[in-house]
Amino acid sequence: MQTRAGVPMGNDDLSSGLSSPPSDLDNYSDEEREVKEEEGEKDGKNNSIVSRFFRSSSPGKSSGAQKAPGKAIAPVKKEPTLGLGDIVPTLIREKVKKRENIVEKKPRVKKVKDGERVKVEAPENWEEVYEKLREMRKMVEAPVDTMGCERLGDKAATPKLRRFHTLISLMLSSQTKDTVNAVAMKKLQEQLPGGLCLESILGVEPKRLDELIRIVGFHNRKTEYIKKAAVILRDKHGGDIPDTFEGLTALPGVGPKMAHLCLSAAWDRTEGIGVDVHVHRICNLWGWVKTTTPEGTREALQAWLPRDRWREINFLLVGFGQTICLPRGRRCGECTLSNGLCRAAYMEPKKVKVKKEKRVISEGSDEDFDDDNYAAPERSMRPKRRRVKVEVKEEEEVGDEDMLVADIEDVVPNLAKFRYKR
DNA sequence: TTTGACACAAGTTCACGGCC
DNA sequence: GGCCGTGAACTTGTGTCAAA
Repeated sequence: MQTRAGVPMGNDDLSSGLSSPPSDLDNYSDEEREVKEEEGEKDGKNNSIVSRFFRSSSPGKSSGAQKAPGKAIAPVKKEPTLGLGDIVPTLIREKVKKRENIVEKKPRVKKVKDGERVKVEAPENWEEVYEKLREMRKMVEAPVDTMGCERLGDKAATPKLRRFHTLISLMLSSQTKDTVNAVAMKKLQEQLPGGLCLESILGVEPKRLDELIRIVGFHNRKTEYIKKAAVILRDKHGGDIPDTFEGLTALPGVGPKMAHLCLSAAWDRTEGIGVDVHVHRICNLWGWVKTTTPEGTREALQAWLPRDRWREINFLLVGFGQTICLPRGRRCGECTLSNGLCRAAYMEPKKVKVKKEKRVISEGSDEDFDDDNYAAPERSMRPKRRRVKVEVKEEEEVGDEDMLVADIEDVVPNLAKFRYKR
């Protein structure tokens, strides 16, 4: 286990750029609030979990957060800034615990699309798991601790510039390891004329920008997205990055996950959980949620996880997923949850026999596939590719049905689907 | 033991098909 | 025709495993 040699992981150690805890329930959506208020009415008393939760907040205003017109602004209890290293210092933890004593036990209620309601209960042992997860993360240094997107900005830069760095770093980060992302960010900061800033991005030739970020995944598309986003930032946001979820997701190349993380890191606001594959995978592995998509995981998790954990959960689980609960080759021996808190520990080592059979289901001519000599960038202009159906069969026996699904999907995502290949 | 093939990680966009 | 859900495409380094 990789530990930080005798250096206690202080708050700032893990958390620069993610320095503030989530505020209370200031950002509940109208829908959630409506449901929660209805719950109170249904109880025949204004004593629902949520009313009590809301009442627990002291009046205030969220930190500069722009609310969408018409959105109710709930009272906010401004908590002192804390770092993600220790993530919840003792004092805050005590506050959180006090609040949890009020909130826990009763299931929250969440509306689903068809108007029905489903009860979403927090997993019984989630707090125990959570605390152990925190402890493990203090002991293990993960790439996200030192090279996470929010840490790659120039610390000497102005807040506005740092926000821009955060956004660019996030845009580069998808499908790219933190370590690689860090190298690309360094190149941008060192080799762009004037350093990494909006002006330099606007001024640089796409080809040159692409060269600088070539190391990251999907650099061609990211070059395009960054250039387009820079124009939008200049024209519509006064050169700063948007401070709303909608504004961020309106930028090309920025989706829900990045938007939530960016809001947290750049604007110190938490409106949702940033769910990447680590969060999605581990939450399903633990049985915290039972979902098929990261977006589904986000909704399910937000339905029961106290809001003050929304920000750190991403950080905790990403690092945990990078170092211990690896997608392949979980290190259960190093995990303190393996003593009964995690079902993965009781799974047999993966012996998933995957049988593949390829057959052509439609095709163009082989000559069409000479990509080396093919330069047309537009997908629509490309010749029809050979599509080969790859059927994947699972031949392993595992007792628990749920475990089977989780286990296999670890190895073969999209198991039920077929994959196309050239 | 080495080598090569294959699978995976990582998030977003967009084309396409089904349904209303 | 519009909406919605599904899944391919995009890139490149790394890990795993079977075959030589």
